[in-house]
Amino acid sequence: MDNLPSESAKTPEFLYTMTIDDLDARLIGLLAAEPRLGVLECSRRLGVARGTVQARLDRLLARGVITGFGPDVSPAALGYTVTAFVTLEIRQEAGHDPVSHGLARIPEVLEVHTITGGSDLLCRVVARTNADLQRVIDQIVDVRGVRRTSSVIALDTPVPYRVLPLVEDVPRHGGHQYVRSP
Amino acid sequence: MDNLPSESAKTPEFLYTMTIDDLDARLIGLLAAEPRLGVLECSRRLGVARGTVQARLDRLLARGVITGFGPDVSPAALGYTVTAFVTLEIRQEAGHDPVSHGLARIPEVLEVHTITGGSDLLCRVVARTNADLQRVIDQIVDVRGVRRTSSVIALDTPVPYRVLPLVEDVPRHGGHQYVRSP
DNA sequence: TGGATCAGTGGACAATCTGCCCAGTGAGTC
DNA sequence: GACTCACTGGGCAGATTGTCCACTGATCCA
Repeated sequence: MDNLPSESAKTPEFLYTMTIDDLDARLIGLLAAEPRLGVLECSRRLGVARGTVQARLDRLLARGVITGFGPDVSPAALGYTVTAFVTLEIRQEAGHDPVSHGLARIPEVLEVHTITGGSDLLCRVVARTNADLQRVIDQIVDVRGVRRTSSVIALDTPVPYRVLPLVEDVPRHGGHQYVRSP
Repeated sequence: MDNLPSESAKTPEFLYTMTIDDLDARLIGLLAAEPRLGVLECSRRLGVARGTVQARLDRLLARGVITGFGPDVSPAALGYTVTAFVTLEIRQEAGHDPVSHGLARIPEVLEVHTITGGSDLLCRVVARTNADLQRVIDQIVDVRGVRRTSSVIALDTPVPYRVLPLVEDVPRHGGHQYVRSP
């Protein structure tokens, strides 16, 4: 039994887990705009039945499109006003894992990616001041397996992290699907 | 019962807007773990009165520590499985602003920072495939004022974006405050 | 020292929302 | 044509919310 009926009719198989329609997008947009809204209120605003909204939400959560409603905490409001991106070179013998592990133990390290290119890891860190950033970087360098680091400081953030434009784009263009005409 | 006796006593003026105490941290942690929890349930779990939780939440929101409860959308679940970091060099004459503006119009650009170092801007972008990434980068290059770009692809994300460790760290160490003994 | 201020408690209220159930309709599938 | 599925509109009991209140302790200040 396939639980995605008429939708799967129009939607190519390989996309069906990763596509949302206009109503989904509007729902996400609405929740993004007024996060503490209840299901009932959403249904009113969207002009659909409550059950529909409830079902849509459940599905979005089940599919992993919406991963949660965690409180968005601003590091800046906690005094961590300095953001920096630190790229690391590591000793390859050790592998990425132990290093990532070590980095994860530093609270100021908010995010770690392994990357292509000249470096091995890219992480986003915050600190209270530039001087404090030095302390954090020192901690990073102290992680076993880290050979050297290179940092750039984020001076400003003209576009803060956002996903909405993407969400609104998907149902319209099917997320630009897979290349049709190269 | 003195739950939070000396808070304002010990906390230096300049920090009080950016400091949270243990209860705040536990509240944020709780909400992060089970986002859809109500105020009442939180108060039960934390062992405090409902009014207290309500007041704390209001204050955290008012101070901007918690900026919202937006639904966390996973670009990957929408089919955008490729993440890349693109650094841009821009034509200085134009200034950052118009470029940021242009970038903001591209849905796949999730985040833009102005940075120190050899480049001018750093942005996080997503795409559906590596080929699709090329399309996005082309759009970026097309933005007026962009001179050249350089991209690295995120292969893996051993530490996804998180703030909790930071939140839990603040009340314990006062966020390492301002440098005491240099 | 006394008064003011503030955070927290415990209780109460009406209004609202939630989770869950149901039967019916229309659209698309096999 | 039979079937499946999303959606609708409704109903229900139970829980939660927003908002009051009076009272307690602790801190701050003149």
